[in-house]
Amino acid sequence: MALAPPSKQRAKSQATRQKLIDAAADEFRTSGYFNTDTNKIATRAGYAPATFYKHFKNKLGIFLAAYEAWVAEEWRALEAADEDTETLIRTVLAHHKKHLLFRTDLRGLAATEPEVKRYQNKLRREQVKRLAELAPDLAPKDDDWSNPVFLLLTMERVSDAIADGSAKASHATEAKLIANLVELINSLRR
Amino acid sequence: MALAPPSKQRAKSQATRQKLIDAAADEFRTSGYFNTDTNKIATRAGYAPATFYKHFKNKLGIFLAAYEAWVAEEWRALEAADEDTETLIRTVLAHHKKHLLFRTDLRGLAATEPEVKRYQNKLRREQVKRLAELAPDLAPKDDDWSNPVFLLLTMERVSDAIADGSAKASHATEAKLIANLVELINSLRR
Amino acid sequence: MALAPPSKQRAKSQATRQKLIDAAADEFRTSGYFNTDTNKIATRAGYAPATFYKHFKNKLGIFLAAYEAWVAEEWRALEAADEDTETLIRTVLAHHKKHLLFRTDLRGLAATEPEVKRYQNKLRREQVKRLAELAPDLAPKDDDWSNPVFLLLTMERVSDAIADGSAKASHATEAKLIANLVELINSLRR
Amino acid sequence: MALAPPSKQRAKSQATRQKLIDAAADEFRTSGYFNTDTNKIATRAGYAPATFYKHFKNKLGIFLAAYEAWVAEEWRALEAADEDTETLIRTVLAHHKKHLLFRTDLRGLAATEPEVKRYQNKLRREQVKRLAELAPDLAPKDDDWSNPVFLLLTMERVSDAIADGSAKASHATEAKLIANLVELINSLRR
DNA sequence: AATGAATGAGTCTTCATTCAT
DNA sequence: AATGAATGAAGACTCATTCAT
Repeated sequence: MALAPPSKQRAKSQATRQKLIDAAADEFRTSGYFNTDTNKIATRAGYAPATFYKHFKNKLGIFLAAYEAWVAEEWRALEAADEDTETLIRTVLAHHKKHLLFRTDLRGLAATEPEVKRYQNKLRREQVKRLAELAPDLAPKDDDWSNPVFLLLTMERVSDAIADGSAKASHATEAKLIANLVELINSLRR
Repeated sequence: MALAPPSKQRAKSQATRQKLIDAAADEFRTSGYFNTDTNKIATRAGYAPATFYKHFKNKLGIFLAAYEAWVAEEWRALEAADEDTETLIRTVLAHHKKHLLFRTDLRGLAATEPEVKRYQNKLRREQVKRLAELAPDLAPKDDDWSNPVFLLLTMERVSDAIADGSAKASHATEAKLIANLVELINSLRR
Repeated sequence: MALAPPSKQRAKSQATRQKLIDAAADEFRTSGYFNTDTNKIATRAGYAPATFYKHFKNKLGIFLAAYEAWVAEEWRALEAADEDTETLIRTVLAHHKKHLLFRTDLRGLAATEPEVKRYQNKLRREQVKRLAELAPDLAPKDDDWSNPVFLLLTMERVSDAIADGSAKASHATEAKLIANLVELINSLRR
Repeated sequence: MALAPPSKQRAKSQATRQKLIDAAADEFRTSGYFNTDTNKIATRAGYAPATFYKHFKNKLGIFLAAYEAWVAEEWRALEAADEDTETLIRTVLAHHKKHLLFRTDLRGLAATEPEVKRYQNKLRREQVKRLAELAPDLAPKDDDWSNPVFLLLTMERVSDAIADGSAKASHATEAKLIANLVELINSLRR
């Protein structure tokens, strides 16, 4: 009969898990999911390859965990910045800039891996709700969340385009794009 | 110095190249770039693995060619559908729906492969111009293309979200999202 | 931080490495570097292809390791045979005879791979020093090692020519060539 | 019944053959046999890959042809330089310097390809004879060519070592090595 | 005589993952 | 809990060579 592990071991295990996630997040963010290998993640975190598999089912597993942490971080940042519309937009933008490659992989994996997709949908729902809380006049009517969703998608896409330089390459300016976003928000608030 | 090859041979070579591109596009669209291997592309097109490399420098090379064909196809569709705003939006949507996975790979590769990025920027510039031609009141002032770019990005992102089901999963409706797009277009036309 | 591995595991790893080197040396010696592939080396040593790359960076890496072993073997043989000049020559000759193909590859690789060249130069310096120790009257004056180098080169070349049969094909006899070498040594000892 | 080809065609064919050899020799000399591919040779000479195989059985075939040309060139150079011993040595040295990589490949191929070996032996015999003609007091007695062979081997090896930089790397000087060669020649002339 | 198209058979190398300790 | 050793299963890319024209 296996006893519950003493809390000390459990704590240690949690710490290891966290170190692995941190290492993975960093690798994913800078090299991308497909250019990262699990052996490298483990080594970078200070462990042997096999240790990785004691804590995560597979590479996708740690990606999901990193994703979760990523969302939590974004929320924390947003809550700290709910003053006015533009600050909020800039906060999102900064976050996207930092995690551009990660977000790209996320979309890529969502297209292939149902598990990622499910998780992504779940998180997006929560995100939309939060957005609606931050700007209550965006709240849905009759459970039709189209407006906040539309806004969220646009913010995401514009942020990405600014972050990856393609906006500039198309002769669009950051200032004007943000102005457009603000205008959009205002128009959606009836 | 080799003479210009007889046109018959040249035609054959072109046909082979096209068959390879078609096979690759199909594979990319249904299995994704990273799950497709060059040997399979060649085989599927009816050739030996080595033949692939007579026509393309590497896997990325054929991706670029497929991308080019993809854009051409979209333009053809758009030109045939320039009647009214909504038809246009629906055309883009249909196109994105069909090539969802391809577009995802495109973004992923753009983040890692400078060559893809360059090509993407170039094509986007042309796309923005075309858009401005279709809706002349979107034309830029002072070479600031922010408005058409903003529109294009939003259309892209919303189309993708509808196509991949995440819009629906977030309780947004296709009809309302399209309505939002139409509204956005109208608001951008000053 | 990973602890130092238990010595048992370390020993096992060393054994694997050694088995790979032995297999490679044998393949190189009998089939030549360019006709040997890493998968075959691994299989021959009783391992899977991937195991090879846990122990060596690439094919060149194991060649260098085999080279090192080869030199060590020659030195051991020479030390056991430092009685008189002719025995020494015959020892070198026997060694070259056995490793003819290996030596040829070595020269070929030295011409193309800077890493091999560097290593070769380093080992040759040590070899020359050893030779000067064995025959102290060959010691250099004013750091000019031309005499022992000249001797070493000649010994090498003549040994190779005897070993590969080209001496005989040119109607030279082994006995006379060795006599010439002995004479050369005597003349270099002033 | 195939007629003998008109001499015009034959001349053209010869010219093509020569262009191929020149291109191959250049590639072999600068990139080495194993880094040269027949398609590149043909292209460099201004022909299509298949043309290569109209003129040579295979890659080895053109190597042999290039080897033949190489020997002829060396002989021409030596005949022009038969004045004194040192000039002769320096001529050999210069030739080896230029064709270092080629010579290395030659030895490598001789170890694997019997055809190369046979050819090499045949040419060396002639070379030894010529050497004996240039320095009649080196002439063999009783068909024992050991002396000129010994000299030739030593000259070759020392030349190579000077040419590839390994002599210098071993702290031997070119001047002293050449002096040693001259001395050796004098000692062999009884 | 020359060639463009095509290829069979490799060959190196990678990486997520497992297992005995 | 952690790990060192090992691997199965690919997958991108190369090259000497042939054949129909």
